Amino acid sequence: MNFTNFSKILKKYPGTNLATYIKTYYTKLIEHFERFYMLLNHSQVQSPGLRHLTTAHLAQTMTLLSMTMVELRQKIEAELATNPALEIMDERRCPNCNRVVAVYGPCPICSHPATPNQEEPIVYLSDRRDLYTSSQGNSVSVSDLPDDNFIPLIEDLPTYLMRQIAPDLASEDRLIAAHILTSLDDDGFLPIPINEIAQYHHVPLSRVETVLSLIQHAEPIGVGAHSPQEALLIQIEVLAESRPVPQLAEQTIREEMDNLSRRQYAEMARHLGITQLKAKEIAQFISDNLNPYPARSHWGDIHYGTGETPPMYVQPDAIIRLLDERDPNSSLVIEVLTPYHGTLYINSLFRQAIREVQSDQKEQWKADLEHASLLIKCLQQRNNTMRRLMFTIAKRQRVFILRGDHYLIPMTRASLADELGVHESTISRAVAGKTIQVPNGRLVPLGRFFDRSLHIRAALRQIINTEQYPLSDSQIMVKLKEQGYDVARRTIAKYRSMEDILPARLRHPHAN
DNA sequence: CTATGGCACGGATT
DNA sequence: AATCCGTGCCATAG
Repeated sequence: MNFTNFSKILKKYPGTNLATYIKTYYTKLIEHFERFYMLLNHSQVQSPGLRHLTTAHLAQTMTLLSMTMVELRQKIEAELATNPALEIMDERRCPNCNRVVAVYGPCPICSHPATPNQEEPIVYLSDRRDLYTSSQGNSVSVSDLPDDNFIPLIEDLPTYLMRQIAPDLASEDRLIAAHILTSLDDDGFLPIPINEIAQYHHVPLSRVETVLSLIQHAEPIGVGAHSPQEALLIQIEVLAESRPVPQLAEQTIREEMDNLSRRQYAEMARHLGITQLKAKEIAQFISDNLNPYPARSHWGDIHYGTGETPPMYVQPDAIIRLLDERDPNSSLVIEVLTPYHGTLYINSLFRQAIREVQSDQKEQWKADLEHASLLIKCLQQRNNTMRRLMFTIAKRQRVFILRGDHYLIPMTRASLADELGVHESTISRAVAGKTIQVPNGRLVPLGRFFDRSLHIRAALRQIINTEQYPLSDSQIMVKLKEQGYDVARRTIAKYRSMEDILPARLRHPHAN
């Protein structure tokens, strides 16, 4: 189907039945352009004709693609403020059938996305409305929502936590929660005893405990603990609900915290009555899956400014979860986040009014209208590219997403571009400066998926963490060869320094 | 003599 | 065209 051909035919055969037929068909197409466009986008086929529709279109899509969530939101806010043709509506549409649906996830009308299949991740756009949903799954009525259409993308820790726990919080407990949240230190720990808070508010200790427990189980899990140890215990309790954890892990944290943080594995092993190797494995598990300073890096320790500015938490661009958290074989669910609620539209009143407007202003109105529809199209294009990108990445790197660094399959932006049928620079832009959240709660920069050596470095870390005595680089080289990683000795030295691992000679002051 | 880090080169990637 | 990355060579430290 080609637009330019239609107009050629029209010119050549004016007045023929064929031409009138085409003309009506053509205008109909234009009327339904947005829907048509979506369908084209949705099918895996590329549509070069549309992509090159206008250079402005292409350029703007590229710009939107390389924007971070924060920039994108600023852009849309600015457009909404200045362009009367543009309107944001608090409703969501199924990306497949384009009908307004109540919830994201499978569409109740066309049941898109189709029945989950382990190999095919489910991808959908999300405006993160479920942040306002309580953990019991009770939706909060719309009146409880901030009337702003924009989601806070950067906020400080107390606000971030308050927003999460608000639905589960009895209103008379709000003050207590606020007291706790504002008392948190920079690492997210609660430096004051809870009976102090109970006394201050004249309430029984148990009520403060309930509120605190709510906070501790919110993201990042473990904030509001009194110590790194307590934070780890909370995390492991939560983790154990969804997947198996090593038997002694909890006991290790409870009893051997000192040795754990000082990496005194020999000591640790003796106390627990296990081999040193086993002790190292447990320590490895803990460092891979838990975080003693939950406020620092769970959400990415992106500090804005230096010095005294409090740490801020930035939302990832996409969140990946398992469809069924208990079943590691279930399919991945990817929410590609948008920085605003609802859908952008051309204001229908504006569209009607434009016919009646005075001629001298008409040009301006028309320009606004075109500008707005261009923005909407470009935004759809951007979201679509992001969706397809995340789909492909998640499909290829499923094991990495679930199990961590060891399992990264090296890939290049170029190969991905080839598979998606887009230009390499498109991928580069889409990847730059974006992060996603993987099921264990870590933030992963999208660029890491294109790290050529991450998996080898993970293997290197493991070798060194479980070594019986300090191994030299050459010895490590042999071990890596056994695992199928063929790298030069010099390269191992480089990886070591990348991972901040000291040279063998300086590693253990007194090896056993 | 061995282990490791600095420099630089060339090929791949963006 | 610019940048990144793995690797070889060589100097140096132990």
